[in-house]
Amino acid sequence: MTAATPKGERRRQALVEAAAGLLVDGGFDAVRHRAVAERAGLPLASTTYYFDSLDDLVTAALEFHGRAELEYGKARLAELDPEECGGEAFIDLVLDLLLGPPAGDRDAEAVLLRYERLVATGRRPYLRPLMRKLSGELHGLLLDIFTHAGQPVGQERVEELIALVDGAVVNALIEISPDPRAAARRMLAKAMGLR
Amino acid sequence: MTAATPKGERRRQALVEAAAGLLVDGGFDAVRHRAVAERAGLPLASTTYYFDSLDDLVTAALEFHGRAELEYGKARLAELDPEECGGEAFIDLVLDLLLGPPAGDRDAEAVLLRYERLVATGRRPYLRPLMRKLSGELHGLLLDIFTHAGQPVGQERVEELIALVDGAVVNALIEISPDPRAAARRMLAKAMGLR
DNA sequence: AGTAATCTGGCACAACCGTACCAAATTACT
DNA sequence: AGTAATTTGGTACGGTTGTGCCAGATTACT
Repeated sequence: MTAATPKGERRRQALVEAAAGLLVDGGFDAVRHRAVAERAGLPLASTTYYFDSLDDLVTAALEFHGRAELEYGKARLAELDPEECGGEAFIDLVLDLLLGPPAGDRDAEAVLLRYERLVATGRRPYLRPLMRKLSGELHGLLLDIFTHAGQPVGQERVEELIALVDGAVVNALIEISPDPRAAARRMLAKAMGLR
Repeated sequence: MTAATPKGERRRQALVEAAAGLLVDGGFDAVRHRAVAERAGLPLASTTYYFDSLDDLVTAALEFHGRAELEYGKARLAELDPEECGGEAFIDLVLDLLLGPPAGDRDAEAVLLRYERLVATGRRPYLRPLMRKLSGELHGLLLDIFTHAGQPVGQERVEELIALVDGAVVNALIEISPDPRAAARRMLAKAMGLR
């Protein structure tokens, strides 16, 4: 169900943002009708009024979050300085696009969410189209960035580097004190011939 | 709680195997007290009698499944013929160790579970020690296998190849008709200089 | 044989969950 | 202004969850 009135649209959006926040803080399982309503300061029934099902709500939250991240990536591309694109800084940029901006001491948690999204897609086929779209746009963005940085690469190479990062992250998650970003950085630096 | 009587030990084991089966069929969320009891043909309360909590039960199931897979890997190593270890067959062997033996039309589902386990570790710190142990043994097994195959590699290279496979799998899960094993095979073949 | 430890299994509880319902309030439209 | 569409929010229902409880059956031990 979509909203038909301005105020209704605002309410709907508040629910989406609340759901996205819960998604970030606690993963998919944290996105429940009651939790979303409470976080948005709205009654429980508003969630079922604006969204046909919980899956609908989850989908909207994921799309909101994904779009925001893509916007972040595009902004980073726009302010890219081709001069300083050879070294560590460039690797950090790629990592920021793939793992999101560093989140300090909550970084492992933030990174985890991203991979929960990926894996959860396996059990939630209804998320696949959206995930495919977001993932495709991210790949394109990375291609652009490599090109802008004077290191043009092919589609295959990008997919290889992404796989390397993703694999490093996933394997880092089982460490006692996981630092997936550092693990990914190590892999990426080696693969790109640095150090 | 551990069993103190032979029959009790058998019952406990039946619960573990039932839980492991549910884990394979439906992922972590499918492992519930009632489901496990029903699958084992035992009353609900037996699950709380032999396991202090659901987490305990899940841990035992994961350990059982992990051990079985490691045994499978060791068997494959034992029957390894160093003569035919250069080509496609060797790649399939490595994939079998990392993704489990091919499961036909249920392969994507089976592979998915393995990565749910990895990612779920992030949200379930109590699984980390076990996962680390299993993962470590798997790494060691792979090192042995590369050595036996006349392609000795270092720890770093193994970790790189594993990351490549894991990343390929994770990214394949969002396809409309996911075939993570094929995607991983492609990556691995390229990285090992085949084709 | 008899006492103690272990095990069994039926049941109940409180806390969630997704979602349906519906009368009242608000807003849009003619 | 008045009718219709939309939105609101309180409530309730049926289901599932983890887990506690406990009288009785079974098993181990002296």
